Amino acid sequence: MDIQQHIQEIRTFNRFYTDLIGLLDKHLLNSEYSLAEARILYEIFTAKQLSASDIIYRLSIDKGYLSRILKKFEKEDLIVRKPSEEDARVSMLSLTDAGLKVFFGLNEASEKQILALISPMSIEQLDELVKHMMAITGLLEKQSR
Amino acid sequence: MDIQQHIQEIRTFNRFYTDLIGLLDKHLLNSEYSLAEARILYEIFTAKQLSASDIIYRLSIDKGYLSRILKKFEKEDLIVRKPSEEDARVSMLSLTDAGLKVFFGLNEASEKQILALISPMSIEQLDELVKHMMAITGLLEKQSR
DNA sequence: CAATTTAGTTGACTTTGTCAACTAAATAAA
DNA sequence: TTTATTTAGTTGACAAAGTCAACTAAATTG
Repeated sequence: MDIQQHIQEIRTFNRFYTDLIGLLDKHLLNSEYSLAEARILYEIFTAKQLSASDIIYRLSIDKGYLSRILKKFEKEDLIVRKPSEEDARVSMLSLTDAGLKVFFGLNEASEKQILALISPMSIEQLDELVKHMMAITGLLEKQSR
Repeated sequence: MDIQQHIQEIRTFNRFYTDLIGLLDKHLLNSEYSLAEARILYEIFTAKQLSASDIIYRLSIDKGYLSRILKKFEKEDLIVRKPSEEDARVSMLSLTDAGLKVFFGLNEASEKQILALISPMSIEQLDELVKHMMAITGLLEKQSR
């Protein structure tokens, strides 16, 4: 089976991921956070130390928009900013306990959605799905550098 | 390997699909269509016969918003509406040749993004990925009924 | 045929996201 | 060292995306 044949089949993947987006959209509708906000919390959670510029680079988000979201997060005590030691213009971001709680809540909810999606699958199918998801995840990490 | 263990690992999936959304977002930025519009075109393309209500049901989209998008599509000659024979209140939607062209253009562009994402994988990995994507796609079809 | 439901449209609105002008600190060049 | 340039982040004004509720017109129920 060669690459060209795969290209044809990969069309179904297209359908799959737009459906996923629908799911995620729907679940975030019931929360008080937008997709952008959830992704920003994710970035702050996973990085030990990161600045607003890092988020702009990773998520391709407008800096004005990000600035306002971070301001809101700060007001809600979800994050704290600590001036960078190397560069006084830069603030390093981290989640507070409240921020962690919100992040885990969002994550748990979207995991529930995903579980509902995959729970009818067999153990064998799940095994392989997880394996390949992890492969692609690693791949994305590589590409973002 | 039992379900509980999988749940833990499925967290990586979370990351994977938010990254995909980021990719898709970015690629649609360069097109003149929004994600919602691309999804609507997809629905009209795949169904032989469908009404606005069908789209509302499938995509959980606001009917006022849909109404305006369909009006725009009609003005751009991407779709045609034909009154349903059973129910004169209902319009059946289909893509024009121009609509097909736009749809294929959007689809091709997003396929390119996906290919860039998966092309570093081996043939064996691709084989299994495609297999499981198709499994999940079938699953989504089932759930939407 | 009157009352109620359903499909779709429209106006007014909120939320989400962008752009460009700005401030303040850092770095580079003289 | 002091002037010029770059970089991080904020803000105001705006555009795009999406929602809500009131409405029209046709269909269905009783």
